Amino acid sequence: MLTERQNKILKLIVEKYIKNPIPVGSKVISKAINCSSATVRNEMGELEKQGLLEKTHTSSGRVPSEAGYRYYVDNLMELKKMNGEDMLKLQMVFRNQQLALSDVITKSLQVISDMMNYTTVVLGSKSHENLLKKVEVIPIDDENLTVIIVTDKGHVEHKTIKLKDVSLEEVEKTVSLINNLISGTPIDEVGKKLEFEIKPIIGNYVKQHEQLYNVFYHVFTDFTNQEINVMGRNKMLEQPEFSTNIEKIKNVFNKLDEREILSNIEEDDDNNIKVYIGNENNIDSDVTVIQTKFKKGNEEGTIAIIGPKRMEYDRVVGLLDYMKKNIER
Amino acid sequence: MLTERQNKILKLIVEKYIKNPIPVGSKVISKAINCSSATVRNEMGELEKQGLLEKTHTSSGRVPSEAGYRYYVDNLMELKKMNGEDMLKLQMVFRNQQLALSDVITKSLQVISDMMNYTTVVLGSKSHENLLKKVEVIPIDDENLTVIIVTDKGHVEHKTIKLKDVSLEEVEKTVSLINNLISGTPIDEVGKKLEFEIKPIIGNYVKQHEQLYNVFYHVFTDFTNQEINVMGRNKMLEQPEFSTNIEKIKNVFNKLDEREILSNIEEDDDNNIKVYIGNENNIDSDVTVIQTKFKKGNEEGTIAIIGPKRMEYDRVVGLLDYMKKNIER
DNA sequence: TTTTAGCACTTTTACTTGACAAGTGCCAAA
DNA sequence: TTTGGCACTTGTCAAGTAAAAGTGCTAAAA
Repeated sequence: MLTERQNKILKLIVEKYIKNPIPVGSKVISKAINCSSATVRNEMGELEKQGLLEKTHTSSGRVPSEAGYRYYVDNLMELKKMNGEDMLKLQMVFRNQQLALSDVITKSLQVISDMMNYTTVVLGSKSHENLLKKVEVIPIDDENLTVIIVTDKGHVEHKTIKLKDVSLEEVEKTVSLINNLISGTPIDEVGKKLEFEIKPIIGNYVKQHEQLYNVFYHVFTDFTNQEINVMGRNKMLEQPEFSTNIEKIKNVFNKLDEREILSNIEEDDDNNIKVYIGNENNIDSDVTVIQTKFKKGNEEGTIAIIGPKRMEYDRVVGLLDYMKKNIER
Repeated sequence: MLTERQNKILKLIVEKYIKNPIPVGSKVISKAINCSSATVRNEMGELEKQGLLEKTHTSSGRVPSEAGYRYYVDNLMELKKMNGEDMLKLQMVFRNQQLALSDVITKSLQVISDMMNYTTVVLGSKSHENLLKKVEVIPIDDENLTVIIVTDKGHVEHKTIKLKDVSLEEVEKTVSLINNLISGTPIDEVGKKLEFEIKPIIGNYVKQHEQLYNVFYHVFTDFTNQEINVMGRNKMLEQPEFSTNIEKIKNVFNKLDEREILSNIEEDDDNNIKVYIGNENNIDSDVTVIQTKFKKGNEEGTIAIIGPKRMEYDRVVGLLDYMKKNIER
């Protein structure tokens, strides 16, 4: 348990360091609270013993450790009211009545990325929560065929395929079978249903039924299991902790491209705003992910903001809170 | 006009520098051709006077200038036969009979990006070359509606929109009007046709015709005017000329995200393989873009490979040539 | 008991210095 | 026309120095 003064000092150090990423010395702190630098040094030593602060070298000022950030977020941070300008920018997006919810979210996270210089992510609902709504087939020329799949959440995917020696009627018959028999099925179970419910039937009247079955099977299994939208990826380059370290950047950029890692973001089950600092997330030990789930009607998903550990926690949490409330009403 | 020997020296320098990005001295060259380093130095001085070589400092070896690369590409480069391994990897993609052409191209450029460590780009045909094939509307819930647009090239886009106080029948009637009256129109002219051919008609029997018209108008004008696919963006970080220079990276990454810049790639009108070195392209003075158009049936587009000026020109040109030929037959 | 002044100590950073390597330009001889 | 040779330039690396920033600790003050 920390004393009042220790809390005060830790808070000051974290906030100073967030503003300006250079180690914080005892002198600046001693000016801010009313006591000598020696006293501050003693307290800093104690905070370091507790694992909340670190030194970059024996005689440097202090930097918050991962545990320090954690403690700050859990105990010291005060939620910041959004400033008028930020709110105005977001209201411009929210006010637009014509936009569907998913567009509103995407656009406003784009705005947030620009105003904070952090990367933002929107994750849609997972494939097992998306039910097949409709399959549509549109012939492009005598060889190619575009297959369009729509889910009940309005997620659309399409793929153009080549079919040989299969008549259009055969294809259309198959599609109408699919629409009649297995729409309403979760996307990731469609493959199974195709095999057991559609394949036996079309076997009877489609010459190239094996081929036709294979094609549809692939279209459905290639269906991405979650819509993922990353915005402001390049903002990562603006952060001093990364802009001097190509290896970090490579890692972060590669992770942002890996769908599996990103979809891990959504693991948590409750509805609050979550902060994953450094090693607490799967992306990189030097980033923090702040995220929250949202749910409105039958649409749900997760929005996340990714930045350096030295993130403006209070501002970001405030923003996400505002976003969430605006989405859900 | 250069002498035989000058050509030889320039070629050697360019190729050595491409292999290993350190300035090339007279000694190594003198060993490769049969004469003394002093002679080589004289020739190098001459090549520098002609603007084909540069020094990084007064006593450094030489580095090819932009004009040097250009001269190399135009006069000295010998086309390289593809090696068996590269060919094998690509054949694996080409052999897959089930893939539609656009997937074959995308997949093989992904392979090329991985084997060369360069960024690759595929551009589809422009919107004025894409004719509206079909509009499809799928109701998601009582407020939202997914609109799907398919072009004759198999390019698909979709958008979910909110409609208030418009009945489903009204929407469907409008859509069938669009499909009957203006399918076959180039995408970028659909807006106009909507206004003059559809709006007057629906005005008669749709209550909220203004709203309905606006929604469709926006869907069509938001249609991206060209499909652009960038692969291996992160490969840029592997190039030593960029990995030490964050500002360069920022610029290149931002350019790769700007559709306008990329679509400039397609400006040229003939069918050959084009090389745009440094300032000859719009992306960055330190990159080279090698590109070619392809055309098969009614599908056409451009494929491009983007790397440092110090690019393996012969290998890349060979690859693109191979790609082009394989696509077109 | 807590706070503080003060001092010795450590480390980083920015410069300088010197030695060496790599490479050039140019002159004079082959 | 080519080449050997030499003076000269620049970059790099290691070592050294001085100043700046900050710490820990001790002993005195509150």
